[in-house]
Amino acid sequence: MTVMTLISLDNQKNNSGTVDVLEAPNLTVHRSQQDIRAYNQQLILMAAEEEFVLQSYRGATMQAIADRAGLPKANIHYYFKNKKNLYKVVLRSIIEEWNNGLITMTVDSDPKTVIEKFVRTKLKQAFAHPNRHKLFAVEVIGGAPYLHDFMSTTMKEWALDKAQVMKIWHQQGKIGIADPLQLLILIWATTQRYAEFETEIVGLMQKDAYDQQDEARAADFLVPFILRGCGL
Amino acid sequence: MTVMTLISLDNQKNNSGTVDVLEAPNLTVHRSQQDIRAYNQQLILMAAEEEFVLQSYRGATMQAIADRAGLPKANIHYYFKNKKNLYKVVLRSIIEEWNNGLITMTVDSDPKTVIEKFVRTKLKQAFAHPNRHKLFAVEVIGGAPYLHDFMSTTMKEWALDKAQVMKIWHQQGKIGIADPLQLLILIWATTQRYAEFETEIVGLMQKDAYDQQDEARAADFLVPFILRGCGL
DNA sequence: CTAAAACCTGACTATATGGTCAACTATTTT
DNA sequence: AAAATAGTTGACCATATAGTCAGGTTTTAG
Repeated sequence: MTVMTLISLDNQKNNSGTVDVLEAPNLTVHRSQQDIRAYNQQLILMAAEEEFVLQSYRGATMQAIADRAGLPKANIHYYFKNKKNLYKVVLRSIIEEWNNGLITMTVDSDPKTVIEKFVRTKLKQAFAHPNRHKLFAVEVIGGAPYLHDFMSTTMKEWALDKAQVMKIWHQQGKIGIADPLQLLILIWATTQRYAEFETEIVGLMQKDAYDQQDEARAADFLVPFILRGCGL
Repeated sequence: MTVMTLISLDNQKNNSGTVDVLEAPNLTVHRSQQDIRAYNQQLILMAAEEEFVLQSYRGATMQAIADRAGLPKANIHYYFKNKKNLYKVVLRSIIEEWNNGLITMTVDSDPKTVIEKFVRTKLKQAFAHPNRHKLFAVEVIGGAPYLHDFMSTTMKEWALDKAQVMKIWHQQGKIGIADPLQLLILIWATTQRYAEFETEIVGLMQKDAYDQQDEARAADFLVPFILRGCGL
């Protein structure tokens, strides 16, 4: 939750217990319906993401999501037909982000440059959206019931394509990795870990949350380590 | 599920629908109560582990666990007072296994030997008990509500102690890693990944399940990669 | 062989939760 | 300004599920 100021609406007839309402960008008394829609949906999605991560699909209740969003439960159903649908929409944002992390990698690319960029991009995403990575992880661990389609098409094609490129790099003697799939797995594992295991890592670092430099620290360790591992 | 033969009990008065009962080690008509206890508890724990991984705590129902174990639901409650308790017992087996993976590492140890052994031990565990690793991961991702104590005491002490040893190695010029905590995180991430993301990895490998050689393949990739990363 | 203890289980209950809806208020359109 | 459309919400319902329990059967101890 990052938003908003507390203001009270000019609404004498408000018969509910609460008069004060959490407000967002648009601060006029009359909010356009477009703004309301966009704002409330955003509010709900953020709350849902948090609850789904914390409690997992079944454990997250519509009531808890509503409470976190500061809206009545029925309102959640108004915007997102049902729980399953809400969950799917949340998952969609994960896939979108995944697509943003795609790097271009061809046989002619410089391995060192590409791998470094890949690691840094993934790290940046991990620190920027830990919850999404957690949710993705829980989903995969549980057998990926909702992501199966994405994983067995888009993602798989991308991974196998990149593995093919790296295999050729290896044949050309540009890289010391014979089994590129294992390298992909390693890079995903090491970068995403900082998001997924935030609780554990932060605890080991003797603090309550990542600070501004932790992403850089991770990068400073990971990038040279992985390049060395690749013989670069 | 790995167990058992199908036999029928000498029990004329059996008034339930099923007469055949899944049987284990003890194959006499009269089973000692000790055997019954041990066997049923084992049966339930295996079923619970599976369900908790697949459905997460809230999603796993006592009925589903009972069905998977082939026992009536009330029987689950007979052996494990309630769901929370059953879950805790399952988690305990995870901690036990974690303790088994502890390697000894002192300032006088040979870094190369120790690190290789550590990686291989963790990999072996990951492939031997993927479900336990998945459960552990889901727990940590969700904020480790039940493992918090373990993580902030036993585990933390162990990790910080080992990090201290590696720091001294670094000062002695024996290892090219200045921030050992990051190395620990990396080793955990890369080894456990094969268990946690089984679904994804198996899919990328174009098969339905790991085969006998996959653990070796992972080790053949990871061990030299990590040693190279450490400058060893 | 009998009494006690352990094990088994169908039937039941209380509660939590996803989802609905009708009546309302606020905004937009004409 | 009034009709139409969109947003809001308390109250309600059906169902799923954790947990209970009484009365049974089987095993063990004496």
